[in-house]
Amino acid sequence: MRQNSQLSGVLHILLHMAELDGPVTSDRLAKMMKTNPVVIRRIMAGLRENGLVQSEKGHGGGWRLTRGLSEMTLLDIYKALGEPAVFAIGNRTESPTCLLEQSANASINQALKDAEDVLLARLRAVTLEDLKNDVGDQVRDLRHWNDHDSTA
Amino acid sequence: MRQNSQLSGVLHILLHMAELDGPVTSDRLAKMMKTNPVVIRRIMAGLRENGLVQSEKGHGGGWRLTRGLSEMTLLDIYKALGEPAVFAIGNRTESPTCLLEQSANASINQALKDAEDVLLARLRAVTLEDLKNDVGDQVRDLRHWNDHDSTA
DNA sequence: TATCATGTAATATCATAAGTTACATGATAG
DNA sequence: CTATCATGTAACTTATGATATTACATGATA
Repeated sequence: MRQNSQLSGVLHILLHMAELDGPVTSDRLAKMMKTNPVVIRRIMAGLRENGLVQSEKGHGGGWRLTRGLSEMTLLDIYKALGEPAVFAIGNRTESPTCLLEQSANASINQALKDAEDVLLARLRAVTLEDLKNDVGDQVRDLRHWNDHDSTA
Repeated sequence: MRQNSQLSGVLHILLHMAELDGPVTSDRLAKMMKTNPVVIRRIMAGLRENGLVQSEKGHGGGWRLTRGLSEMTLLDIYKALGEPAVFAIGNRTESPTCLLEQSANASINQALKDAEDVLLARLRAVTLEDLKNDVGDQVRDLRHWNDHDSTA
């Protein structure tokens, strides 16, 4: 099954935007993401409607974050993307008349809902600031590992 | 995103098989499921490899359950299907060199893993027998609802 | 030995995400 | 003013994977 990687892609975009001064053009982001500027605009349009970014036309225009990284959770971004389907698993029939199939679907749906609740709770608990800080941790971990390795 | 509905379909198939005496042909199952017999065989082949069903060729042949409904959990069936991808959400790049993207992916993956653990735990807790019994509950609920409705 | 059923490879169909093209709208520099 | 730059967006193309179909092989039974 094909996977939707918009969330992963958008996080990447936003973290890079936060590192740059001033607005960033769709062309520049597209090069960073190795994709087409129109794809960037489509994604960013959703974020703009949810107030996470703003856009400016003309010379010196582009995209800009409207809040600090610590004020954007992964859940905010997921919602801004239109809450794309979480699961690759679904029901064969939407409203089956067969009672057995209804029962099977109900059970699957309950399990999926419980899992989705956990997922959204996790996304709500992480901000973009956390992700940025994690990079520092990773670098530190790496250095520690290297130190350990070279002294062993 | 397109959804994989094999789990839902297979539960439906197995519950019907348990209701019928003797082996059931792929053709008959295909008609029940409004699909093609080859699709049924493909799915059932996976279940057979995991010992959940057995097949017999020739006259009077077909598919048969190898255990009682109470000895088959939804997790057993999920595994027999080859543990298909649970999530429609994925990473944009498998092994990104960008540290920011690594951090974003790591966080998403952790959230997905937590959710997957919950999902599998739920699937492990439900047997086909439970699903069959749930049908009774639904019928009772419906009757209760109708009683309530008609006496209100 | 004719018929029935599974086994399976090869191919076709269909839905959807992602990518591309083309052109409209609006802002700014000169 | 107008040339340029940037977003806005509709229409179209491409790529991918799930599902469906066809065709034929294998094995069991009446």
